Amino acid sequence: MSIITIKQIARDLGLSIATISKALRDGHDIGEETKKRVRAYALSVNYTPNPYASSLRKRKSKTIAVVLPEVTDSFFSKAINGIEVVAQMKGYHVLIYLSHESLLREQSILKDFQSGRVDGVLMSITTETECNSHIQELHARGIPIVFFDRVCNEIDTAKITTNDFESGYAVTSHLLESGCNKIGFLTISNCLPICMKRSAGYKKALIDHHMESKESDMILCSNNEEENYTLIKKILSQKKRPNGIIASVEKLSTTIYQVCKDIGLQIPNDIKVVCFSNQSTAAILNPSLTTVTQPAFEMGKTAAALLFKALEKTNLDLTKESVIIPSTLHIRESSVLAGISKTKNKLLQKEILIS
Amino acid sequence: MSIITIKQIARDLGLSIATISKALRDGHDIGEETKKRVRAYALSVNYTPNPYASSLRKRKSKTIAVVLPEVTDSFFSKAINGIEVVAQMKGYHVLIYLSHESLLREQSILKDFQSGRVDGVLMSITTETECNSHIQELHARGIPIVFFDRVCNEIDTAKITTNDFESGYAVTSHLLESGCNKIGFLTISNCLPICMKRSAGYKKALIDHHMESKESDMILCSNNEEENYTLIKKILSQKKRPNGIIASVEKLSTTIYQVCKDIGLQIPNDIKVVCFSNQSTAAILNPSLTTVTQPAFEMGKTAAALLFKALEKTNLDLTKESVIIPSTLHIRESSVLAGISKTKNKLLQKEILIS
DNA sequence: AATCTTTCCTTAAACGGTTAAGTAAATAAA
DNA sequence: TTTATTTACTTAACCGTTTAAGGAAAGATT
Repeated sequence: MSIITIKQIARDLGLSIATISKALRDGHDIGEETKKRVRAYALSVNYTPNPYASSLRKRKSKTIAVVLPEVTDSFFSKAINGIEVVAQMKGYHVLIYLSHESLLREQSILKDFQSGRVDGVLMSITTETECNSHIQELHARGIPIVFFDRVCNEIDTAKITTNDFESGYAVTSHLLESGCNKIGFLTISNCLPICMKRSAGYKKALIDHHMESKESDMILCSNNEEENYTLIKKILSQKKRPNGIIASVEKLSTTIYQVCKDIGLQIPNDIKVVCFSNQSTAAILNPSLTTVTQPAFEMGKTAAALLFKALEKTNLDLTKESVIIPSTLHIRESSVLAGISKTKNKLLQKEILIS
Repeated sequence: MSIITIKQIARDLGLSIATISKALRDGHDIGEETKKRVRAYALSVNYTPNPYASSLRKRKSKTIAVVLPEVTDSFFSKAINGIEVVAQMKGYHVLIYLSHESLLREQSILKDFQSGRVDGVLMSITTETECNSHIQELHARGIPIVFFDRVCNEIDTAKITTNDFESGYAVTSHLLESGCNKIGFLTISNCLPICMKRSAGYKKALIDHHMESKESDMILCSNNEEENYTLIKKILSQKKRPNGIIASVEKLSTTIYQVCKDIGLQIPNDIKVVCFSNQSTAAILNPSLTTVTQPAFEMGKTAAALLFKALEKTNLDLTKESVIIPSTLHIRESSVLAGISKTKNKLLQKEILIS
């Protein structure tokens, strides 16, 4: 069976191509009888319109792009889920692109979008994205862009984030109140707004608690797991090592636990650990890990919903549509005052919506 | 600046549309001088060909679809990574669709592909996919399909799997050798080949070790976390509860640990636990979790590479191209003989390639 | 009876590329 | 010199839709 087109249906039913097209799209100037006949026939021959012909003509692709640094951690997995749910509901298609934390790839990915391949873009930038002319250029072409999580401040459009500053503040305060007096802050970038906000919250909390905020306590990690292991091991092996540590990205938690195991540091007695993470296993780690959980699914959903809103009404000003969805602090054993971790275990499963 | 097309370039350079098209694609019957001029100009005006016009004419979309049940666990995240890496290298685009374990959605997703939206499909079927006419129909249209992980046996095409039978066998043997004599096997489907193979390996191992394989030890879990919690709790609270448990899907590990914690079962002393999982946190769980790790990234990569091979040479017979990539058994504390777990900890980090 | 509407359908021109077929000029072969 | 070949381009059809514009027939209005 060859591919069935509108032209074929027209021939078969003795009607014109235009009539078929309009009948299928419920055009106003087609008789009810004809509509029924056409639709019934189209169904019977299993007609599926060619999306590319339609996209070409309408200059709309019904497709969005999602550009992510990676999809290894659970944040982006969940975000994709949220995006996909909304897209499927709206009848949109989702192209996925990974920049693998490389600015070069991000640039070439966005360059391709100039072609009109997608109607809109959802993105989270790489750690390398300091120069943003490629994004600016796409934006200038009028393609709606919604950032989520890792936003680019220089582009004037909607940004879906969580309350990173407050989260950094909350988690630091929590560690201070749990008795830490030297807290290391692990980050992966000095430029990403998300990292800057979290560390700003951290610094503010230190100041508010009359503590000194030392630059040497800010530790810049890389994308290389072994390097990170070595670095963290070095930090935690110092005489004046931190007794509290904040990992601002998920993947570092495994490394920290591994280092502590290997050099014999007891969590939380010797060192307290908290992590920005969406891992479902946090609760069953040894010891269970205190986390700041981002609303990943919600953020993806919100970002997608907003993008579609922008695609549907062209006059929407995305600039004014940014959303901040609060994170949750899950206090568990890894950050708890010495002594009570085992006994008061149950009580410690505190869940606090950060505000 | 309006959108720049081949037509515009032709006008600007005083050449015909055909010349521009052929010059840009390095056609053989265009003069070197002209090619240079055209390419230089195209670059200078930042020309990007309209992919939909090209797709329409060439009847090729340079796009593949990835259809997954979900993207919550690390298996599919890593698989996507593998797929995307190959696709990006080959200049293909990746549409992602989630069936959310619903046959209905899977059907409607595949139905859309009849339109020629994608050149090929990579898929992992839902737990509900027993009827497969929708896949058959797509396959009959000549769209290459490569299954990975959750394959559909009835469709005669390439399947990228891991050695599920051997993995089930290996992990069961391991538990038996660690002293278990009643092993529960948690599964999510009685139909999915992947589940059947793993459980077949489990049963074979029991028989080879002269043990009885009881149907009551096969536990069918659902997609609902709370239901699973209740079910597993019930099983583990019985008087004649298992002293070994195999979770054939990743997400169940958290539930099992939670149940054990809640009803006071000590892993591995009271019960030994192993899980088919790619979680990076397995090593730092409490206790560290013995896992069968699937080569997720590799599987994604291989599946994608194979699909592109099929797309490039039309005469390739996908039927003969299935690949089995072995899993790895990581033996950790959760499945270890009583007593030695803490002391011989280091030695226990055994990693065995299953063959 | 003549004109105006309305209804329902058709014609044909897009959309932006690709490509088979044709052609004019320059070069080579007879 | 005539004919064949090569080179470098153009013309025009085509991919499958959408849609503005037009038109014939029937019914309504004057």
